[in-house]
Amino acid sequence: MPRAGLDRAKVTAVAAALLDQEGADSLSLARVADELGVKSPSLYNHVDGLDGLIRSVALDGIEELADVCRTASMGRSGPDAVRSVLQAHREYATRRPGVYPLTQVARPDDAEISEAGAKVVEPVLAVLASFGIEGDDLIHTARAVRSAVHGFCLLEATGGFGLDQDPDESFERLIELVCAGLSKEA
Amino acid sequence: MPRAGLDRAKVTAVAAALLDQEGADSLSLARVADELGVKSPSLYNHVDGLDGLIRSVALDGIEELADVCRTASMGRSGPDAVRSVLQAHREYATRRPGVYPLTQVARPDDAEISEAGAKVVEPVLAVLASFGIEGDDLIHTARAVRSAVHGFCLLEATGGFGLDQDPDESFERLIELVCAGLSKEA
DNA sequence: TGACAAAGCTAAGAGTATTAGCTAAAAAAC
DNA sequence: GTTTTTTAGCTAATACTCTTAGCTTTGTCA
Repeated sequence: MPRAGLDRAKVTAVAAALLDQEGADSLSLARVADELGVKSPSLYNHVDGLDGLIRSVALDGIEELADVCRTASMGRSGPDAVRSVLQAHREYATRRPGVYPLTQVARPDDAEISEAGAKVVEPVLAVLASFGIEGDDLIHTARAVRSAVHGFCLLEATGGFGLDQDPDESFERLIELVCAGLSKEA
Repeated sequence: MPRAGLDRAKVTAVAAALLDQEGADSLSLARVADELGVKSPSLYNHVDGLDGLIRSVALDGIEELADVCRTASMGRSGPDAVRSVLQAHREYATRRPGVYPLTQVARPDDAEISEAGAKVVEPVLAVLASFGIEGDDLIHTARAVRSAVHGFCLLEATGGFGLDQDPDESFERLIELVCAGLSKEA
């Protein structure tokens, strides 16, 4: 009975990879355990059941997304910053198509998730502030911008853009639309 | 052994109501059957398993959403039409929070679903055309606008707007942002 | 070296979807 | 109105899922 040497990070990583490669329907404890050469009850030593596993994948994803967006916003302002943050956001979503949707569902009663989620919003707030937007305007406008980029990423991931026009060009148009709206507001 | 008098429409309606009231995790054939006073294998006489049931809910939802948006666009143009269609879209999403997400996942190999999905996009295309946008621009801009409203509806439905600012005001801001971008493009 | 904590196991229970085959009810045909 | 046929709903069974309980062995720490 040799030991597999698992921990929460490894289990979570395998689950995330499975999500990205085969979609949400393919995620199961049985499948993850199999991938790790272990029986599914053993996973309970590292993760709190299927729900706990999904939460763990979500948390890691949120933290990585926040990191990516924060980095993209550094040293930039105005339309240049908008483009950079939005592109970084989309790049993450396409790189991790299975994990990404989990990063955008709020869990108000989960402090750790909420805190990490706030860090995703911070770069957006900073960028909008560089347009001179503040107060309640800042919140409302941030919601609008987040909606736009999130909606795009999801529609792209689920094949919502049926036609064969280049999605890159569409995203460029989205950035321009957002920037036009922001400069008019500011 | 009295007969329950089910048909596809009734089964689908119960499933949709269950989705709206208790969320996606609560949907199961067992639960729907119970709600209808029937055993779950009986549902196979009306619906092609769980996948078929979900598809049926999605199709009905897409058709209703298309209807709502088409009606909202009638006899309007410009920013007035944008507001009307986007509000109608959001109103549907909040009225049917469980069904709505299903209306936005593409199934390229399902002709009936694809055809119905195209009818949802039509009003958006018509509205954008009233701004003088056409050709490839029309496609790219429609994707951007759809992304914005879809993202907003999903974030709102999943509690993504943590703070207590009024979502109505945020949506108003989104409409203004879209209109500003459109008038600049046109 | 000995005690203990923890990782993995097997076994079992409750829940799911699904198929096969039966029975009775409704509809259709005569 | 009677007979035939179709079909709606049933039971039984299979194969999966997550999850808990309890055991065994491994690895660690005193």
